[in-house]
Amino acid sequence: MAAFDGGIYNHKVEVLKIELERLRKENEDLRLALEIMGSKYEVLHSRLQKNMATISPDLGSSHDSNKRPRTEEVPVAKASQVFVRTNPKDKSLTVKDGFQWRKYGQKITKDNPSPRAYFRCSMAPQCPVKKKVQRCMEDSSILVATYEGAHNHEPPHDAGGSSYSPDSPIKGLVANFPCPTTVDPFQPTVTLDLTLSGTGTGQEKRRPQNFMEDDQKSNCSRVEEYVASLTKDTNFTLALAAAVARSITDQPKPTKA
DNA sequence: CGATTTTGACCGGCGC
DNA sequence: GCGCCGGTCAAAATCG
Repeated sequence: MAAFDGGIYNHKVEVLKIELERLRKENEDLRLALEIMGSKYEVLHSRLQKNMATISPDLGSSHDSNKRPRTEEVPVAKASQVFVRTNPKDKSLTVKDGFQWRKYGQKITKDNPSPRAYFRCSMAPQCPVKKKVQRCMEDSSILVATYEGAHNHEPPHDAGGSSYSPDSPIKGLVANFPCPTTVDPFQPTVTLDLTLSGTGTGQEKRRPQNFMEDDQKSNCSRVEEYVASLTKDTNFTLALAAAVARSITDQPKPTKA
């Protein structure tokens, strides 16, 4: 009987291993695609800035002095967009980024059925930073936070425990998006005994090799959990890709010179 | 009771 | 000029 059960579990494990491998590969491909998209964005962005400089000389050259001095940056560079995965059941539009925020408004926008929340830094008016938080259309577990401005103070020590700081030098939205996804508590980190395959994502714990039948069962369910988490991860990556793509296409058009 | 959140009203920019 | 829409204000409600 034990041998029979063992046979079933071995078969199940084999099937799951195949599925696991497929999902891992799919996930890898998607991550690669995201990276490529990110680098392409950087290239396009720098090209756009070069073009702007040649089309409107007063933006790019230094010659005339009767125009107002070019002290400010292109406005686009002031805002950064970050994507944070949260628990979909959690309806609050809060992004833990180490700073304290005061909500001052909420709106339903035309392009997205979920409400957009408006926050100011709690140190305002000394600190001018604002942020907007809205759920991603493709995946309601993703929060899209748009930061404007930079904090002129240190984050409070007891404000969420995250090390992520959105006001570090802002390069562009794509360059910023991976940071918060690595600090979110709902990141699917699976504790898994991988005596089965010997592979994993770095969060697994080692256990003795001579596990018995019960261990086989629990291993099986752990693998199932892991496969489920990978599927979720793939879905997340897809939703993220869509959100990033839309952010790129929705960038505010530069004002005419 | 002060701080924070909620929510409807208001305002300004923009396109037609 | 008008209407739409995103962003902000501010009074009321809620929380700790």
